[in-house]
Amino acid sequence: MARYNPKEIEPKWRQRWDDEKAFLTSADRARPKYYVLEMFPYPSGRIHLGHVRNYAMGDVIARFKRARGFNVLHPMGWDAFGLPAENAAMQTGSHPRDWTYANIEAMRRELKQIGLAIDWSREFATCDVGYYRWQQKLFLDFWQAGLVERRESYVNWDPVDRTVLANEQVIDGKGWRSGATVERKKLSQWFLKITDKAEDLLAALDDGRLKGWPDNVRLMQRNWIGKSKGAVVRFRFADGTSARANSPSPHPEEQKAPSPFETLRPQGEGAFCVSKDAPDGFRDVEIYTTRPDTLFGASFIAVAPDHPLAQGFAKTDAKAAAFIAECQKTGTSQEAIDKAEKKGFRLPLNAEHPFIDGRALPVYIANFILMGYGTGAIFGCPAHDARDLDFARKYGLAVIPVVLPPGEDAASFAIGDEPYLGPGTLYNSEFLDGLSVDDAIDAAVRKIESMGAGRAATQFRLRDWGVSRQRYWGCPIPAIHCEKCGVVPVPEKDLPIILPEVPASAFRTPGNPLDRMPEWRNVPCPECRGHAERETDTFDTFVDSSWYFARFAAAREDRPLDRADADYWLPVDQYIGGVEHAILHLLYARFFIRGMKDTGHLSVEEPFANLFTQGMVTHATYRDDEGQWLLPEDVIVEAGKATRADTGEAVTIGPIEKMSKSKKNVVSPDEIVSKYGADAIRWFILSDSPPERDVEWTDAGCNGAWKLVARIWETVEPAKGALMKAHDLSRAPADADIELRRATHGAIAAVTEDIENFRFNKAIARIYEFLTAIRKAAGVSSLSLQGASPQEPRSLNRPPHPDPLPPKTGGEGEGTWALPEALSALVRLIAPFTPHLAEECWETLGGEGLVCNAPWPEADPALLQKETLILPVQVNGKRRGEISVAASAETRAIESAALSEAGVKRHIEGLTVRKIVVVPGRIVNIVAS
RNA sequence: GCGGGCGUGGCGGAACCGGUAGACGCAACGGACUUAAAAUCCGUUGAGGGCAACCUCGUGCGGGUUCAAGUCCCGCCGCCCGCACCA
Repeated sequence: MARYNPKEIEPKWRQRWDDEKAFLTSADRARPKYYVLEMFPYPSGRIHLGHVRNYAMGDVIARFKRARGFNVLHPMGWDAFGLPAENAAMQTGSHPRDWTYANIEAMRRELKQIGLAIDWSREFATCDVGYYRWQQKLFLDFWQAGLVERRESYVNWDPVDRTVLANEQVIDGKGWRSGATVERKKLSQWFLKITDKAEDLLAALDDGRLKGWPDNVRLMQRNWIGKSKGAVVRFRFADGTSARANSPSPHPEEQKAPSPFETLRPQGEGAFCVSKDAPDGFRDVEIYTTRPDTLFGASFIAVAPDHPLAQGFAKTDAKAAAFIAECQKTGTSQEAIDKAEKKGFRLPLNAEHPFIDGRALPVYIANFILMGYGTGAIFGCPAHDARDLDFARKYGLAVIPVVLPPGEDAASFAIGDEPYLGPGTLYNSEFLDGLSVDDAIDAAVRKIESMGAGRAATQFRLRDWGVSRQRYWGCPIPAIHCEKCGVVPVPEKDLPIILPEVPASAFRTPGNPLDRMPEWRNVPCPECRGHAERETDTFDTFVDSSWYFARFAAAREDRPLDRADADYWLPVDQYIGGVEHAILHLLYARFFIRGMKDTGHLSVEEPFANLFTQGMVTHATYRDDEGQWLLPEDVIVEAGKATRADTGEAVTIGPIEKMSKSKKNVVSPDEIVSKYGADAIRWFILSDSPPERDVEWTDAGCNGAWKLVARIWETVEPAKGALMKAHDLSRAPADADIELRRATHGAIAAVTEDIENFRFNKAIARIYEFLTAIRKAAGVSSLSLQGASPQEPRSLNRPPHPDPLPPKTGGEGEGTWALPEALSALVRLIAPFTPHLAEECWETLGGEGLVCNAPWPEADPALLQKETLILPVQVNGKRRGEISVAASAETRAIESAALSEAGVKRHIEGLTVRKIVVVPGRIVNIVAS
């Protein structure tokens, strides 16, 4: 028998699939649709094993759903704009476009080797004009719908490269490439108003619209959106407080003395007190709080260094300015924030407590207040907030508990080193006394509102999405800046705004080449025809990936989407990708779909009905004595010791980590394909670990997968033509046939369920078991395999089955001879995992057509039920034997069988049986003492 | 710090809703084939004891609930992930 040779067989079948257009999506709307999609790759140059795992999973689902009769859409494309192309241009002098398209060519070739059931006719790259022109159109629509805003915001600015950096690109305050100290710079930026959709983005996480998403991703999005409910409260500034400006505020009790601001209580609506000390125009400060119930515990007010009030003081007060500058120097890294001490700068200003006449609250600029959240100002309640407590202890401010924990005594309860954050009863709080925290929050808000001092408010952590990038290699933002008319949208008839040609050398100069192209940049204003300039920013590449899945489903040359097609295919039924996209990409796409719905492009509410986040591919790391990383292919590992392949020197084996170029623990899929074939890779990468967990790539493991491929071929090959032969129906089935049929239908049921539930590792384990069952049966089955193992399989020495099922008659080997049926099922069960091997086997067996078009095997329920059960019997919870009973046996019969079992008898001798627990179909437990 | 998750053989991992712990794979060991090796095939493999039938122990640690706990509850320990001064 010829050994299975994937090098010849695999390309042959890929050619057949191409020739027969096997995976072109049909327009057949009669069948239920199924859209399976893996996150599309960035064309970095090579396919890595992480891609292989991702696409292999999607491919299993796609092939499985096809076999089950779904109209499947399984497309592929390229997330092709982005920074690496410009870096490559800088380093190698090749144009970003050339570099990108060359990479796409190379990666497409590699991907095709994996044997994916993809409709390549729908392929596109986001840098194709045919794609990004419609993105420009969508942007204009969003603009018109009020979802676009242009405003100033702070960015990380690299003064050497003259570009904006993402937070991830700032390392220790320096630009990752230039090494220059990053500046905070205020720039006019384009924003998409994702916060307009915050409520709905949040609501959908919990109302069942995303029930097919993993809990952890939903949780991460919920935290990211970060909704909190509370109140905005206005604190008026008190007059005449500057005398004590720089001394810590005394304890409130000590402040009883004739209060200068007692008389300044508002006399009615509209009466304001104007502090002499506050900068012009500041009469009060609005704070945001989630705990209005603790207002009676307030002992200070603090504002962010960026707060207009602080900035106002800084203009005239050098010390204030110095303090603010100091705060801004503190890094934004987590470590810096952890270590940063709470610091405040006392402004010459007091605020009035809205509820307590005469309580003066000192006002500080504090380094721990963020301008970007709430109003950028807080009231401090040290007794019930950790940060406020730190601050109060440092500056000697009052700590007034107002929530009494259950079971504590009001007279003795005191705050120590920890604030009290839990539930309890309000006290020290006048009209709130005796209320629970929740009731007090409501009561306080009502009071504030009735006083006109504030209002209930909801806050989100989510910020609007800044989409401007000062980059060449991205989708141009279709806007024009006119001196007279301001910012004007590009008229739709002028789309697309095509990226202009630039020489590759342009990328050696820092900054955006588009800024240096007056011939492209200067245009007449679409409104006044006067002088105007194009926007030179391009879109964040996350915009490109926010709607590509819709374009796959419904591309048209003359519009972004065909609505009917989009509504048919969307949402994506199964989306698969890395958990690293749990927030940004998945949130942006959810927002984009909402915007597209608002602007009439489609009707769905959510882009991805089911989401699966797969684990990474890891590998051991290797270093030589000098600490240099070594590629796995340059290392020989034997008996746990590693040596260099070339010199034989010892190599240190490091921890198992995610494959990365920097640590060189990468294995090239290309090489493995040529060594073992695509099927073996696909099999191995899905076999060892559950899909959501990391999988360690090992050569031995892949070799094991290769052995399986060969073993399946050796099992199938001798049964050549088995699906075409007529069977002798007159012969009674052997017991082995019955057993094999049970194994077959058990395997069908189990594998089906496991694939359905994304448990590929278990499905594969079941296939191994099934294969073993076939190989054992093959030796004695009525249709015996030539060349199969000559030994008498041991499992067949079992006692005959008490009640064998009668053989069924009818089509395709079913019921007559167990082996052809088993082989037919086996080949179809492996087809999603090892599609090339399955085709070869299918053809050999004489199956009709291509196996990728064959229907999924159906399990016969009658064969899944057993007539005889083997029940373990426990005595006092310990297993002492097992009994064989008919499935229909009554409890009493089971009990007596259990009691007479030899091992059981031995263990209950001399004891009294107190109770017998019979769990039908499971176990018997005899309680004796 | 806050939120979430996870701890099972030498390794990756199975174990449905509380019901025979360790499926399946890898590695290791023994055997067959071979001049030999590779490949392949057969077998063994949680720990300890026993010639054996079998017995004892065993799912991070300590308690608890239950006829029965890897699974449920309480308290620890360890690891991983996400967020991070969000008022």
